[in-house]
Amino acid sequence: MARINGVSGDRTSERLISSMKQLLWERGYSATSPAAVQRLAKAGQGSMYHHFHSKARLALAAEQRMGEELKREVAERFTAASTTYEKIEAYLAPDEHVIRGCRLGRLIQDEEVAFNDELREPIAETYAWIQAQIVRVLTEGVTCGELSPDIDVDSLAVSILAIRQGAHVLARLRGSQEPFRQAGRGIAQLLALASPRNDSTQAAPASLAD
Amino acid sequence: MARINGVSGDRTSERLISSMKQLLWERGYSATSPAAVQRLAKAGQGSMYHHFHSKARLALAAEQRMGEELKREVAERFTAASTTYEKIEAYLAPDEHVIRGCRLGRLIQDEEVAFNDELREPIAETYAWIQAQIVRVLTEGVTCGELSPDIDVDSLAVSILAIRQGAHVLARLRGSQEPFRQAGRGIAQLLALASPRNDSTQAAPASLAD
DNA sequence: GTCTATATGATGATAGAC
DNA sequence: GTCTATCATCATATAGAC
Repeated sequence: MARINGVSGDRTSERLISSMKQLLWERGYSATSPAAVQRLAKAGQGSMYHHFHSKARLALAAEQRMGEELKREVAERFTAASTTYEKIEAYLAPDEHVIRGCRLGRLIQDEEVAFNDELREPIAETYAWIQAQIVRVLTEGVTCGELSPDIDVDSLAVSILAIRQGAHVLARLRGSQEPFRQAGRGIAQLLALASPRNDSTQAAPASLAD
Repeated sequence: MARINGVSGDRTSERLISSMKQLLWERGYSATSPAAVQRLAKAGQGSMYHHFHSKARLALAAEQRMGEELKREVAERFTAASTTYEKIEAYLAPDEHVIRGCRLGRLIQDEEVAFNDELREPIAETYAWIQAQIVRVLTEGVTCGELSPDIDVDSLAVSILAIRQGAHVLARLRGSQEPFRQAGRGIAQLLALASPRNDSTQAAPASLAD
């Protein structure tokens, strides 16, 4: 398969999508110009506007690809781990890309994306899917007796989703994967206390246990 | 005090800083044009470049203000609450602004900010300060017997910092404060288990307890 | 499918009058 | 301190030849 600038694909439209994906991750939507995408894809102006009606349509195609890729990566992390604890640890583990920030989460900060239903939708759909997967993993953990049945898995799933999202921001700010490792350790030590073995017979403090 | 467009301050330089603050929060750095700041501040082009050498210098002044404000708000949340649990709950509680995203965290996604030491510094300094405050609160919680001495407060602090950061992204994505409330509940229920009263005599699972 | 030419407006300033 | 004029460059296309 042909490879230009690290962007693979023989067809021009594929190279345009790959290039847009890369630039959306690096710069976001507003800051990515059609000219920059064309340069990276080695495609002309006319070529881009032949395959895609507008910058927005090309970005939409790129977002859909990024969503699919992100879901596949998350699914792989969950299936590769065996216990509930390990699955959550795997979900929160950093990779070499986290310093760049989250490829999808960063886009929602962009006003042009946030206020455009078409451009916001693939992001919302992907996060909803990931959140549902975390809920599924935690629910299985309760079923298998790895987590206490008292745990509210829905709110815990949002916490875990938020931690990974927030860790991306901190990692980019510090230029280091360390915030990921710390945030992962921080939640993991609490999760260990949520094992049925650690259950207290006493009620939790009223102000927090709901 | 004079008030123009909700931007207070009699002096032109103050109105410019307030306007830049507002636009940085709404649009980020790259997407905020000097012309937009001038319009909002009711100041002319020459006026802006008289008070500030460049867009970057004005943005730097605005960032420093935002950092001070954010630190003051966090400090108020911590001092207004009494127990450790309540302080953490207060830190994670949403306000009417969270749907817009985090005023400082959003800026680090901007390449012009991330790769400019001057523009990145006030953000890094503010986050470091907030993280240190969370560590202090948690450490006091251990000292007062509200948290188990086994808790690693440093990593837990990063988790809590990341949760608030990530919840901002989810809140903006959904257009709702709900992710904040869910993420807060999710971590609060685990924190309740970290009370010494809930300590198990058994060791936690080796894979997570470190 | 790809190319070049052209269009319209915004960007981020600088210069110098008042 | 504030104003207007000017400038080179970029953004996001459209039109029509090849």
